[in-house]
Amino acid sequence: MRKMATALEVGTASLYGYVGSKDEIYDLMVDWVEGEDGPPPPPSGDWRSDLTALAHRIRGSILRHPWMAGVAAGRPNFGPNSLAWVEYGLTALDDLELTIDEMLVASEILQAFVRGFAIRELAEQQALQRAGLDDQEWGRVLGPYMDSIEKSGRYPRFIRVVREAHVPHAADRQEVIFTTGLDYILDSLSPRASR
Amino acid sequence: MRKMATALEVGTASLYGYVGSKDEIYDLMVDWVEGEDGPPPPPSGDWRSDLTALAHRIRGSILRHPWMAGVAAGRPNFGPNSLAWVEYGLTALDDLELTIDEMLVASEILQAFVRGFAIRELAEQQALQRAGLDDQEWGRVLGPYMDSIEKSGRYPRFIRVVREAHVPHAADRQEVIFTTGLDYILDSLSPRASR
DNA sequence: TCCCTTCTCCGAACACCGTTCGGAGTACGT
DNA sequence: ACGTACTCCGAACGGTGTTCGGAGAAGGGA
Repeated sequence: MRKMATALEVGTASLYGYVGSKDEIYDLMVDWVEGEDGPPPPPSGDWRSDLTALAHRIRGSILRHPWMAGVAAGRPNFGPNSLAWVEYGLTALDDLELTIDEMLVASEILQAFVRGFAIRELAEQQALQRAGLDDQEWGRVLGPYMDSIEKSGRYPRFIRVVREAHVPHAADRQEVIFTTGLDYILDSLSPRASR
Repeated sequence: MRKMATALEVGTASLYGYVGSKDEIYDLMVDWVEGEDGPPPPPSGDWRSDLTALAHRIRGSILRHPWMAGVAAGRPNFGPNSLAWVEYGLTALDDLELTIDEMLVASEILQAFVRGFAIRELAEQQALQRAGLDDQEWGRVLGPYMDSIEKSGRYPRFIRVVREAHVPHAADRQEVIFTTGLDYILDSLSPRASR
């Protein structure tokens, strides 16, 4: 609040003439971010690509604005921009001929996955940043600890993942995992259309 | 930190002789919570029910310990209890004959969904609590605003969800949505076993 | 036994936070 | 020119995690 007041060249206490609390500002900020990419485009007619784009957009918003993770996860935001994007998602789901309840559930599930994924992604980035390390150094720091875990003999599958998996070392690993998970969920949505 | 020191009947500053920072304590707390339910049971042989139980367990941990949401989402925890449960999940996935990379991806996706879902669930609970309202009162408070949104004519699908969906009013709605989402993801995992 | 060193413990302070209160100063109506 | 009303915001409140240095106990040597 103090920084914001300084930036606006007013006293800190003056802010409270315009908003009730910091949380209220966050609510406004969230809706502002939702409007950042402009209004939703008209539906393309391909529900799957529309929902994919929507998911990537939400993920992008969280990654661009780290404070979103701790705030947007809160009580649903009913600002105009947020509503516009919810409407966009529901419109895409329309083509699947789900019941209204199924649409709601599908929308919640999609959001839960995207949010959960982006939060982890962000946290990983920040952990590296905090330690001031890049990926490789991080591996080197963890190495000896992993060796000791391996020697313990418990957790053999975990060690296999650490030693043998390619995904963790790929530059686009987050992209791969996100896209795969998204496809899992979308795959499960489509057969329900032809019931 | 002050409260913890008081509870332990030591001075606040003394805590820093045992831990480096509050975050370090959180790391220890997370692993403690992971051990709360005792060690993982032996795999049942039914990967699907094992993974379902695992997901419910993670969700339960977050709901029981609200601070988990803001902490456990952070850098992966490599404490013994956390590792034991990761190993449990990977063991269940073993039956699907996935590649090691596919197993890792599946595990990440499951975690992302569970985390994202539990965080939203928690935030909703806390928003109601903060306002000191129950579900019904909340609906009454929001009512007039919803009416104005309806009159605006935009967001027709959103309004349909608000007016016609049954799920939001069901007592077990969180359970329903969570289970459905989980099934979507698990459904997508199984066909990959018979490749 | 006495003194000096070493180490543990922690009170007090630091820099920060969101929020509240009441007084200073301006603007306006009479 | 005066009195009222209103805006603005400095200063303070109670809170946070963390640091520093001094008080006091413990241990060792003479």
